[in-house]
Amino acid sequence: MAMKMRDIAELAGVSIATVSRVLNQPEKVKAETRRKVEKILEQTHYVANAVARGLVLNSMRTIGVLTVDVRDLYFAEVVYTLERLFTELGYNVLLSNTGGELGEKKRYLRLILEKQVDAIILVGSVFKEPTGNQHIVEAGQHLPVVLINSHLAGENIYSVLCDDAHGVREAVNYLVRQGRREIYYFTDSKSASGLAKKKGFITGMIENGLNPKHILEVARGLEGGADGVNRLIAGNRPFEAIICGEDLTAIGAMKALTKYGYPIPGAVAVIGYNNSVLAETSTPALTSVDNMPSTMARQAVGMLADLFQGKKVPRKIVLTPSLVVRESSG
Amino acid sequence: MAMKMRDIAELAGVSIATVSRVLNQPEKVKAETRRKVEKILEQTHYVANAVARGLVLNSMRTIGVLTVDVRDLYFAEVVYTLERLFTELGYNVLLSNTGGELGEKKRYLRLILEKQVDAIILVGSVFKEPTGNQHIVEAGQHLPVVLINSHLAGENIYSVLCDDAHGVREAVNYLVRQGRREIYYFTDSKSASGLAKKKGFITGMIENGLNPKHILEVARGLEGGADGVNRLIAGNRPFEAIICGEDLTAIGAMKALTKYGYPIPGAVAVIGYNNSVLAETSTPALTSVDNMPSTMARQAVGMLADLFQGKKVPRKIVLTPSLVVRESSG
DNA sequence: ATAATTAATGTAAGCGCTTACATATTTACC
DNA sequence: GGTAAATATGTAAGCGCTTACATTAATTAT
Repeated sequence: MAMKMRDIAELAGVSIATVSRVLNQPEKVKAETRRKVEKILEQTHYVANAVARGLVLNSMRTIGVLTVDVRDLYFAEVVYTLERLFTELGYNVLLSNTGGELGEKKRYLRLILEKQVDAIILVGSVFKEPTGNQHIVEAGQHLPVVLINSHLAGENIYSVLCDDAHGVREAVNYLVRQGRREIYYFTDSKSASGLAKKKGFITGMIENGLNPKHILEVARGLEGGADGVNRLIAGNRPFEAIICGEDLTAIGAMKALTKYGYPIPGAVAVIGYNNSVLAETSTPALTSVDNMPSTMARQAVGMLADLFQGKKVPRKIVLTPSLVVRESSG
Repeated sequence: MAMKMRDIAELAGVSIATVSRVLNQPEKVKAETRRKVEKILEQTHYVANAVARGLVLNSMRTIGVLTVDVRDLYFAEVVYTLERLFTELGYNVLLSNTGGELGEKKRYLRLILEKQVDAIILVGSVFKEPTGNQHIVEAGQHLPVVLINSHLAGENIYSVLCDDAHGVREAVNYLVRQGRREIYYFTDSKSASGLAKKKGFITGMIENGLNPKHILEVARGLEGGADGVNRLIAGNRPFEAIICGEDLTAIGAMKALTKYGYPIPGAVAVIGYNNSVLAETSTPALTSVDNMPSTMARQAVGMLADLFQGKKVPRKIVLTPSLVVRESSG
């Protein structure tokens, strides 16, 4: 049923090579012949076999994208942009959600490598322990690897980063300018970028002569934020502002604060991270650090496009995040 | 650099067929030989070439997933679940965001068909005009197509649906039980499921002897919700409840209502659709219809798994959504 | 008109793998 | 020990395509 090039060639009364040329280098075929072949192509609804083609050309024009979880708004934005831009370049995206576990991650990576992708993009799935990333370095020996929001040394490994430390530090500075001094940071610092943010907080606090120990490790999600607030209150500590490593945590914190009757931002300012749609929809609307997921994706695609053309490409691109001020602070 | 089977065979002193057997049907190889080959496989970091394999076996073990926009929380949940389940079955997912335009959609579909995927899943990207879907029907002539949240007649085309009409109707009934009569529906009915929801609203209102004309066409997003509220107020119409076709619209409506001083749910109840994380994070938390994205994905995967095994599969599976009550109503 | 170019098409090898079939080796049994 | 059956391995074809090279047709120059 499915037509192959051989069939087209026979129907058109030409050789298989001519059909291939009509498809790939039409200018090399006499106009008359070309039209004849194109007609048959149309009539038979011919669909090229990219697998056979890929085998010959040693490229499937496919990019492997590994992300922790597309349901995360931040990752979704990155994946979306990657896919759009690659499609424009004629590449498809092979998507995998790696989740957190190393074993799975290795298995997925392998599955994707076997599919002969032209490059791999890892969206925030690098472990903070360097030993956990051996498989990524190995992948770099086969093809270009671009890390979004993490960094790793290795041949063929490139990174697009957001200066998360700077983002949180700016948030601290902003709050200090408002005269707030009892600033706390809620974090789940399991990831590499989680660590960077925490460091940014510490730096910012020290620079302003404030207590850099104002850090609470909390779980992810709404519960984590609520938990942090509960602990602050239970610990009887005075607090005027809370910065969270994620918008969702910040919203959980706001909900708890509201429940206990703390006016926001009157008594407590709250700042989130990622500037996701949640920051717009929450009440009060959440001030948040924008770490530019779509810009990062754009950079990553640009890097690979250059690389595919044999151009030199910087090992590392760092973007600077910015604070988007909304109702929850001010 | 990259090892191929031929190299492995030579290093291990066996034929290429034996290497292939070690990889695919190890029980057919003598233990001693197998170990010898496996050792070389290990040492050389051999990575199989799934493209060559795919060419022979006529299957790339890949599923094409076309979605309108992964950034939409609902679609993200579907895509996430699809990917997880297919990975478990040893399939990879080729992702494409089709956006709204027909031309692009056709192009993407073709690109994916060429890549010889084993099946295609369309997540909410069917047009409500039947003529716009010819390319999907054609795809069905090549491989199984599963539609999530839309329906289309055609060979090899299967659907997993949520009874959206029922979902909205139940929302109406719920509000009526609370004694609310001036119920409005905010919709952007461009999609097939958008239409279904609107019909559900009309049915529900008629069944309860209420005015089924209480429908406002609004844009998507927060603005649409605000716009709807503005129009209700400007039109001087009494209203006690608003149902929206999307959570985001509902939140926009709530924000506007709050701004104008309408207590929620005291004066006005608000109900959203999709039961996304937004419904949990908003203030007040939003009552919303859960249309079970992950269950739908699970059904779709199940269908295809059965199909691949040659089992008979129903043309259409319909799931019943349920109302999740939160603070914004009650 | 004929030779020399240039353009158009065809022939066939090979991309890296799987597997039917042929051949070689081992095991079982008398 | 010899034969038959069972096991293990090898040989080679072919999956659908691209492209270098060979061949043939169409131009151009002389």
